[in-house]
Amino acid sequence: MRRATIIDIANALGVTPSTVSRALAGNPRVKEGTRQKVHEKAMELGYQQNVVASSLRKGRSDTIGMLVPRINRNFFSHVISAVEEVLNPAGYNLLICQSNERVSKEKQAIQVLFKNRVAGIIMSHSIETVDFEHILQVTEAKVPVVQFDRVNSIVPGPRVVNDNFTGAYMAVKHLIKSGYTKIAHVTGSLSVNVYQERFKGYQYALNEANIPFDANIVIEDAITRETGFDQAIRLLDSTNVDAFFCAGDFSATGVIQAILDKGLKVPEDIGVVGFANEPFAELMSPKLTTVEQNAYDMGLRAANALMKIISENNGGDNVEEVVPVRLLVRESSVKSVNGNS
Amino acid sequence: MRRATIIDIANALGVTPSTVSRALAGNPRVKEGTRQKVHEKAMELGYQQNVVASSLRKGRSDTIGMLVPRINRNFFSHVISAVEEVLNPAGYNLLICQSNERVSKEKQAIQVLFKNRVAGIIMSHSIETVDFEHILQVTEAKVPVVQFDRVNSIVPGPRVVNDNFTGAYMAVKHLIKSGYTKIAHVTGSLSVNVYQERFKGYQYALNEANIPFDANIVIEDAITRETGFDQAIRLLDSTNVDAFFCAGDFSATGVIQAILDKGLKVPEDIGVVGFANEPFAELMSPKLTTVEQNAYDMGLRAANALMKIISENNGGDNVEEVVPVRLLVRESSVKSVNGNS
DNA sequence: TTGTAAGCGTTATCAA
DNA sequence: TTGATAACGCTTACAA
Repeated sequence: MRRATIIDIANALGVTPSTVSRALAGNPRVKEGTRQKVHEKAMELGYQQNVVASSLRKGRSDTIGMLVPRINRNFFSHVISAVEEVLNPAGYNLLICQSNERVSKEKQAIQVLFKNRVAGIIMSHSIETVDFEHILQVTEAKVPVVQFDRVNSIVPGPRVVNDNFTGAYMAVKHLIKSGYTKIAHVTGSLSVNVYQERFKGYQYALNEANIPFDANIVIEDAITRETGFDQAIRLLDSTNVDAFFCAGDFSATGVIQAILDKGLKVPEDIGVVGFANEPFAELMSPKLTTVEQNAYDMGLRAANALMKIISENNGGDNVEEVVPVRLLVRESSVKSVNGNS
Repeated sequence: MRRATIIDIANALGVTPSTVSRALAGNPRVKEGTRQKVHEKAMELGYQQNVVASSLRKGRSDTIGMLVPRINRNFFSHVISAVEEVLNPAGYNLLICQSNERVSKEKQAIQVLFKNRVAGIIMSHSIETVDFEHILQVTEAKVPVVQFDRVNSIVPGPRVVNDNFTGAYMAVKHLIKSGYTKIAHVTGSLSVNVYQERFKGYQYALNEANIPFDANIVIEDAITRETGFDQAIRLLDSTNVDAFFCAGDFSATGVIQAILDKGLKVPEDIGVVGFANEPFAELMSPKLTTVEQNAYDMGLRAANALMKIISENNGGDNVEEVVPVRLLVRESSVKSVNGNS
């Protein structure tokens, strides 16, 4: 059965499509009785607006593009939920894309969103992204872009970031306080703001404690369980590190596995702190000390920033909001367990 | 700057929009030289097709709707990734929605997808969904729907399900073999096919081993860590259960927490088996025995089923594909550890 | 309060 | 091989 259009409703009622359109849109310039009849008939015919036609005519759509590296990362899926919670009540839907951490897929996804004429884009870059030309093309076409977490100031528009520096600083300071002195740093690409900031926090904490910085125990490009494992094995074989500050929880699990495989104990021999507070962090044994990011808050802020741009119809300020993080001290980083309460 | 259209390209080249459209679409009925020039000019002007207009004109869109209870469930996010891997190369994009396990949100999402004129829908129902009228409206309008995991045969079209029965049967049989005899079952709503099948598998295994079925130790509507915890506390207080077969890993973590809180040990005193193999299952201590679902395979099958319907332009058969599952025996269910290899 | 008519950007049909 | 034209379903000046 062909789908009902406003023309069908108009014909059935002996009015014109314009009237039906107005009635359905809640335009006050239509008689109450007419509006009633239109709605009844629409219901009867199972009419559902064709938003494709509507978007084309209006020159704008109610779809917002959301582009994240991976939807199955706890952090990102929570940001998405928060964004939905702001956008859905405002009448917007999300077209969600993943880059799978590949810049090529990120470019493709941006194109898809652009071609679909999304009203705006909320995004976090892939870990490979160092060039932002593909994003600039979008902002130049007046599509507002809000960046979160993995951001770059080259792209105009608001940015919402975690307080990565402070999070890392607190984590490393905590390790030092716990008695560890030779602290390795396992992180991602240092060309990404997120890892750069964590690296700076790490360095700052070491410096503050007069612990000399050693570039040999800083491992870049290791954010998965597997790479974390491999690199930890290597470091444990070749150096005398006694702690790991990992820029992610996944690599932290690999690191812990490596430590255990070497016959060492966490936290007694080696301390470990992660970053992100993935759901498994508190289920592990030992429970993983990590830095909690407020994904929900971040999603709300990013979505609100976009809504503001759209309603005010300007490009949006080039501001960066910083969302505070929290160090969750659990078992993997506390050497001396004094009694069990 | 206004976005370039095919008219801009046509004007710049002194040809008509039709020619440009054909050239861009790869229509062979256009001279090679013209095609060249069109592509060059398109590139120069930064032309990106307006798929909104294209969809309206063609009467179909290249967007597929994907509706899942929660994108941050490991299982669902992997299904999504697999679906993307089939659909993207075929030129389709995903409009992803979550129901958050609420039937009201599921209905809303279905409307959104319908209004956006998606070419098809791949979905898994919310746990609350018992009435399928909102889906039938969609299938009646000839929008193909492929259900996966949480499915119902009332809805016409292909279904892809896990072999929940066998998974549950293997899990419970394994518990029995490990020496447990009073096995509780912590599950979701029994009106959902997934939990119904697991319940049947549980009953079958008990029956096979001549263990009397006891309805008092079957707990419905407990799939979160919190409810799993609460119900386990209750059962441990009021019964003499010595094992739990949980229909999900999240509830299993709550159950284990409850057992430990009671001063009992897993697996020595109480055995626990989960379902789903969430990533934390192998990171927990004790490592959780669970049933692995092949989310990836399921996603591929669902996506291929939809592609088949679309290309063949029929409604799709009312068939159910069953994807095999695998019992992963780890630590939480094996009483007698005889030596460490 | 309602109708008329034009147009959003594309594609498909028919004709040249 | 290309052009002219209409149409997809809707919204919105403008007119009545």
